[in-house]
Amino acid sequence: MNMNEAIRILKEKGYKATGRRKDMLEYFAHADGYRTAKHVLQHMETLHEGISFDTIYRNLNLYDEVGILETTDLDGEKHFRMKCTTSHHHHFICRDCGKTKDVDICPMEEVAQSLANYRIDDHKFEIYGVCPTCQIG
Amino acid sequence: MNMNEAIRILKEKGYKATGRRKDMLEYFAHADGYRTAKHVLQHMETLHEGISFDTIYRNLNLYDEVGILETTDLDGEKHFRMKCTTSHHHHFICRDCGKTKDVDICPMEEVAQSLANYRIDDHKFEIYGVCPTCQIG
DNA sequence: TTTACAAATCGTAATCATTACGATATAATA
DNA sequence: TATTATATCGTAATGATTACGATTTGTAAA
Repeated sequence: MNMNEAIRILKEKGYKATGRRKDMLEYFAHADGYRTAKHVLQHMETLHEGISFDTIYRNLNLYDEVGILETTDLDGEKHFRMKCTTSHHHHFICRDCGKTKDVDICPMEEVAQSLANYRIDDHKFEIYGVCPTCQIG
Repeated sequence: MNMNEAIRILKEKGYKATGRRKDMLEYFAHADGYRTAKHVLQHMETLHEGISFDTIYRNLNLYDEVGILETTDLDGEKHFRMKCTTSHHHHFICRDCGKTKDVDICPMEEVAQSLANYRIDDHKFEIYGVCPTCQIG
């Protein structure tokens, strides 16, 4: 998802596109991977001195609710990234830089068949490791 | 894994098999699914009045380190279960009761091929929903 | 069985991520 | 530009987890 798409969603749902919100979106638009609240805060502090924790967390949760961001629990911390709007897929996640690589393989159809009578609401398939770039450094 | 196996591992690594530790292991041996530190504490308080948070968390982390328990981040909280020692598989996890059902399908071989040059350390494949038993209640 | 000591536990405080809230400021629009 | 609902600030509260000095307890050797 890009900036314009995200701002459109916000306005569509009656939320204001404030300067801080746009800056947060811009951060994620360029991140290309998962980021924590702390990452976002550190970046936002360089743009808006004295910005509140509340603003960061409130907006992260808002973005998650309206489908602008997607989230995953990693090392006891929530991580956020721009929502993928292309076809269903999963991610390799680099433990060093948080960047992701798409993984198109997903066995959920087969799995669902083996879980008759179970109500399936969601699933997570994540691969963890170190990306080629971080292996060099 | 069963009690005896777990106790064997503890002693093998030079840790003491105390009464509290055995009771924690017994709890997990009968749990058949994921449990949080709070669950464990609530159970242990019925057996040992005034048991410390420290004891619960220290031992949970110890069990994780030595491979007696496996752990997953869920809803911002660590969840623990007895380590599966049978062949490689994944889990359906019931959001209500925490119990799991084995899922034997895993596409990691294929996935690894599509990630040449990426160092793969680990992966997680979890299916979330409600088990047949909890759907009735 | 007793002794000795490393390891385990207790009691409690500290830390870290996250959420909450009243007061104030601001974006949207009329 | 005036209005008003929404967003933000400043800060306190919460909840999970970790930390640590003092005390107790398994374990194994004497």
